[in-house]
Amino acid sequence: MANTKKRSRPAGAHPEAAPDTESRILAAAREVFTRSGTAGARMQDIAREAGVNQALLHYYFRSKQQLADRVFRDAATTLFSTIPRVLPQDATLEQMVRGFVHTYIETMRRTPFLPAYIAGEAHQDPARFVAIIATVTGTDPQKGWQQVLRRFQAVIDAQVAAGAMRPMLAEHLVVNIVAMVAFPFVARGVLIGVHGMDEAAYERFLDERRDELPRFILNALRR
Amino acid sequence: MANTKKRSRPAGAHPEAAPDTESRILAAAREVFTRSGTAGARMQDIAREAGVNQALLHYYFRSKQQLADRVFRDAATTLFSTIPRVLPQDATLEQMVRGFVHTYIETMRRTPFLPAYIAGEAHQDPARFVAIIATVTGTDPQKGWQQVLRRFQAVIDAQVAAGAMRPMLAEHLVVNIVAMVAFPFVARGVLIGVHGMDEAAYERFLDERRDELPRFILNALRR
DNA sequence: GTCTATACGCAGATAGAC
DNA sequence: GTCTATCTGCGTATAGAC
Repeated sequence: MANTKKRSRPAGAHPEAAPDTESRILAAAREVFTRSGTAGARMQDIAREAGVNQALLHYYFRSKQQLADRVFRDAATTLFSTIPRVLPQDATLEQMVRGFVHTYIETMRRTPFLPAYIAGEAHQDPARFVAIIATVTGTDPQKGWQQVLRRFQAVIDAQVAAGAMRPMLAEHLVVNIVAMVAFPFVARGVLIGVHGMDEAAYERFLDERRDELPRFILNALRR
Repeated sequence: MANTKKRSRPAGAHPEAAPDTESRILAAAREVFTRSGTAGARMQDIAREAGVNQALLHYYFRSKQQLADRVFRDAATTLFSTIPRVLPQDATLEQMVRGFVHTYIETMRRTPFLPAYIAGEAHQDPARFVAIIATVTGTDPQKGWQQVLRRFQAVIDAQVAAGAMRPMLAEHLVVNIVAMVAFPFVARGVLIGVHGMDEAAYERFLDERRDELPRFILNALRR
């Protein structure tokens, strides 16, 4: 714990060069942990995926726990930092909804296991989740979340004042939007299984939702 | 595998009597598996929770895998059999939506870990999920799902013909509804952590949603 | 920095007494 | 049916050569 020794790096001379060992291990760990979860992941699988020996994992990250925490922290940062990014300062409610849905679906379909991984880890150890996201400086998820809520609430209130929509708490609107966008990813396994989908059908399903969801949401908000 | 020997039971004489050992083990297993997931669960924890020795778990269920499969199968059956139950044969779209939302939230808040557990297991091993739900006879989830879709589509089409709503695929409507209802449970850990909620606040949040969601959904469906 | 070999502990599973 | 004691294997972690 107290030991966080820094190793000398091979001088980041070539920013475009092939990823170094530590990066390859991290990428492999991301892959395996997001697929199997922390408890189900095996260090040997990560080593094989990275093309190195298992001992190297401990050389770079000391323990499975520390490696897992690192991956989890990175993943949480990625997932939550996406939200504020799609909300430009002077957007209308319609623009916010369309931007949110589109960006999120397109971002997540590139790493479709991420939402389920985060949800699973947060479920199995809520305290660890809270503790780890607390260490994320700069883009603190909790602060970012509050910021998103205030932004939405301001736009909602303006719309209500203009008689264009009914009053609504931003908490529920945002959770509704996130739920409809994220659910097909978080419950991907269930959906594919119950629906009898293959990969291609799942992708088409996502395409449909990317177009359908903004309609559905904006319609729900009309006065 | 081939060995599924039946043991003689202490004669189910007293249906109201204290649960027998097998039931207590099963209840404990449900508790531990839904909290920690199959990979994270420990047989010792289940034994302690059930107040018996670890060897008894193997006596009754032979292996962790078989016990886990049993718990998973029961949980999936519970979760999915709830859907058709809340959809009476001659209900209107409004009744279906209201009934669905209300029943689901009230059912799930009694076993709030169930949705996240199912989603997590299905995510980590989709093939196992498909295989296990395939063994569920009678209330086969896949058949039940198709049935729900047809029911919704029929009512939607009627509403569209009457000029009361715009055309929409039942797949997306049902996924939207399930998403908004289930998401606070599946992503419970994330939500509580990011939102900074305690248990009581989470319960109030659910209460609000139980009232808010039908409004939101029915509004979204208007022409 | 990277490898092979190995130590070590934990958790699942079995044997066998009662 | 239920227990205690024990075996076994797997997965993490370390030692130490190169």
